[in-house]
Amino acid sequence: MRARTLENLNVTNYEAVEEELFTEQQERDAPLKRWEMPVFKAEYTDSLSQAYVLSVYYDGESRRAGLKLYDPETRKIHFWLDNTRHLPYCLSDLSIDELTAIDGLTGHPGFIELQAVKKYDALEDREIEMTKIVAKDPLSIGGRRSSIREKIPKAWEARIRYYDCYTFDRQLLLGMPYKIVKGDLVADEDTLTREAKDKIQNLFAGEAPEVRAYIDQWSTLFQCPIPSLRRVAVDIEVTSAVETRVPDPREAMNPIIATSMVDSDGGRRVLLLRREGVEEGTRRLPSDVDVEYYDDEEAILAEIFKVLLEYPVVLTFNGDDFDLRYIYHRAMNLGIRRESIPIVLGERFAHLTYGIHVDLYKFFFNRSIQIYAFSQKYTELSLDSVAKAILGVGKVELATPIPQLSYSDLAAYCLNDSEITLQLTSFDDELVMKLIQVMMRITKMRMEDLTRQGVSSWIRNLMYFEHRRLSYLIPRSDDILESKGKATSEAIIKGKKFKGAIVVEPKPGIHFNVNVLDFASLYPSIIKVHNLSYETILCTHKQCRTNTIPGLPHWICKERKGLSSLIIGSLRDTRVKMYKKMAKDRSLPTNLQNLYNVIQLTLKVLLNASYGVMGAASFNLYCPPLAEAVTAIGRYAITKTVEKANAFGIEVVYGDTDSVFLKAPTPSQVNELLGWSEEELGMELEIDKVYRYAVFSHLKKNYLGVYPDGKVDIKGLMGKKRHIPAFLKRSFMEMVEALGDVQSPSGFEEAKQRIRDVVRTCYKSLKGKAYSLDDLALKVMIGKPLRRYVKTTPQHVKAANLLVEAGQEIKTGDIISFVKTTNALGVKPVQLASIREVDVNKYVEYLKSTFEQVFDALDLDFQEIMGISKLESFLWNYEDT
DNA sequence: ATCTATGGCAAGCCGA
DNA sequence: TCGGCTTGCCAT
Repeated sequence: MRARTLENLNVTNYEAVEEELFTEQQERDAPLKRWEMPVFKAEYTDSLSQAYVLSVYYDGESRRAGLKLYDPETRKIHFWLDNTRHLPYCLSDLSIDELTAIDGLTGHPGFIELQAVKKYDALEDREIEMTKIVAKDPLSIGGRRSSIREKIPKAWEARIRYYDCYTFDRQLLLGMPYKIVKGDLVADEDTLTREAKDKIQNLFAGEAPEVRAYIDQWSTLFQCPIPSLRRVAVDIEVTSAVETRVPDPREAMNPIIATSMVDSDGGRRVLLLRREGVEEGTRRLPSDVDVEYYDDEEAILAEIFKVLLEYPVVLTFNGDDFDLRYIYHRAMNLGIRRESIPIVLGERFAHLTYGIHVDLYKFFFNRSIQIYAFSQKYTELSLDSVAKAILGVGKVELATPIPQLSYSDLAAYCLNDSEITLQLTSFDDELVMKLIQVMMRITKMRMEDLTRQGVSSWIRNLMYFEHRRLSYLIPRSDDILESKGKATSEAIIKGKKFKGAIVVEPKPGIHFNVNVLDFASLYPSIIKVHNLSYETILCTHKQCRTNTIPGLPHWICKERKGLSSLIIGSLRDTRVKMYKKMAKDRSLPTNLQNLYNVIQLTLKVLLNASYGVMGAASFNLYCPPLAEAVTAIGRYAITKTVEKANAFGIEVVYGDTDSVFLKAPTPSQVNELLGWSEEELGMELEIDKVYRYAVFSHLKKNYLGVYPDGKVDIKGLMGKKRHIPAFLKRSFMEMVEALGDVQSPSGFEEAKQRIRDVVRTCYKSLKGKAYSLDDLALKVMIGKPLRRYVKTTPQHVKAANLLVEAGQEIKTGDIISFVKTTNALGVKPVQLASIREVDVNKYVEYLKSTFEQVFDALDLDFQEIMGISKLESFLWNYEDT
């Protein structure tokens, strides 16, 4: 390590100082090899036949917006700088004269000019005069204490990042193809023929012209081919001083001992650092893998940099926080010049000078992606568990710590990580890469941001883009709040802001032939049908006040179409009437079906979040009355549907938010109900599923439904919760299996006998301490930093504290495996416990409560089963001795 | 700079 | 001992 660093020298001329340091070091450690590390220079072309925009950024040097375009022919990134003289700006409601009078505004070093502009104020429903304050660079607008936006009383559109502002003004379609003609950026022609467009429009013949215009836009975006992007997955391994601690990427004290790179063309490389005393090992890697040995860590870094400067897309799993950050700081520590490092580090991100870095950890962490795109297939967020859940392959299991691995074991381990990282983007015909690109096209976000930010950013960006297109003033959050006020309904759950959905009281028991009807994407439908948007709810017109919402004092505008209603409504229609149907159309080639499935999935993700963000204070267009209007209309819809079903003589056994469970209705009864909904509510009610039979207890959100083919749907029951012990899950699944075999009411006796046996066997195993610690472990996630558990100390936190005492590092998101014990604390982490300490009675309680959720309906009694079991267990123990 | 919503259940904690 | 509160996980 160098004794002097850039930080403690406290100078600004880094380059000169680095050179000096380098020379010093050279003298000390001479001779020192310098590896070829070219400084990245973007190359610009003024002619390009077709390339897809992947990213937009602000180029500080030229003070212009820049684009990164992917050329599918050369499979390279091309750079383009804005040539339209677009500049950063914000808006003010003051006149030019008034602004000129403000101290330090026109005299601001970054100030350029004032322009009068007309905007449409959606909150007030009128055209207004605003003044555009134009500046030389984004930081002059905002981001500094002395910035222009701080000098005026009220600024609009001043917190939009410059490259987004550029995107909106240019109406740049991120993810779509463009050409460069004589230096100008030109949209590639629309690939859809007039015929195709007409065909699509025919599907939406009944819709309003505004809606059809949007559908035209969406289908143009979706029907355009999606390129397969050349990409590489990168992973590094580092030695660590303390085994249980992850090395700090900001310190980067330890050498990078292995790097793997796996690319989309099948190339696989592992670079290993030669170290003393490391054995070759016996593991054989596939023959096509390039295993390269290096004596010098700097040479490995040089190779990594080459790769980072070669691939248009670089994939990592947690590269923002670890791999790329570590590489950067390690390079700095080794005295490599900053300009030679092709990584641009932010506080939380690591971007690349050449391509796009996609951190898949961030993307898979996104709740909407987890739930709606992958239906909660993975719930833990390690590379291992995500890969296991989605790809069916996990990480290589390690018996020894990384620093002590042989070369071949280390290589295999490191290679595997990059392989599965790449596979996360390749499986199912590149589903994830396509999803990302389709989502970019809808939201107009650059790839780096889209993969890192959540749904509220996605929807915000999409909405902002439309505001600019239509010359709407983008409202300030506090203006919406002031104009529309807070929510008026009272939530059922304490601490919530407004009232949500209705859950219909279940009728306990077993019901045969249950038809489940639901509204196809209820909330987006409501937003569409009822013209809901921040500007249409509680609008300024007197004449609209009679157009009220059931159960609320709010009214909705009759004069103007709401922007979010149009956008969300048209996206909903495009999904439901086009892509969902085409994804299932067997007459289409499978690759097309696949693509359409990606599109409908992407839309599903966005639509399902569209209502939620309206009620989220963090959303820039947050509007509580709007959110509560959506749920109020939802409550009205389900309540009316239940009433109507009853009126038709159908028994409703359950319902939740957007669904009703009907007991053995006749087909004509169902059809009557569906027709009534279309007619009276204006919303499509459809048959979602049919159960051979369903089992309900008295609990809401807890039931079990058996399909005609014997498959079982389990909802909310303890037996399926992630954190319960494995032995319980197994026994529960055995019960489920028995229930799946029941064909008719008379078949229950046999199933019940099987279930009795399952429970008894389980009980006996518990009492006999036949289960392993792993089988008994509860696995509960640490939801926040340990120090923040101040109000109570839950059991998993107690167990975690014991692990911390034992020297282990515990962070948010970690899953603690612990068993219930008879000691004073009541718990112990599995790693520290022994089977003798296990509190059997606690587990019997668990067994009881898990099964009793279903026993009520089956007319089974836990105590009774245990009664027999106790006798049997006595006999069993007796025989044993 | 970042963060979609509410309803519902089980279990355990902790103060009255 | 009781009951409100906290926490995690799930349904929609």
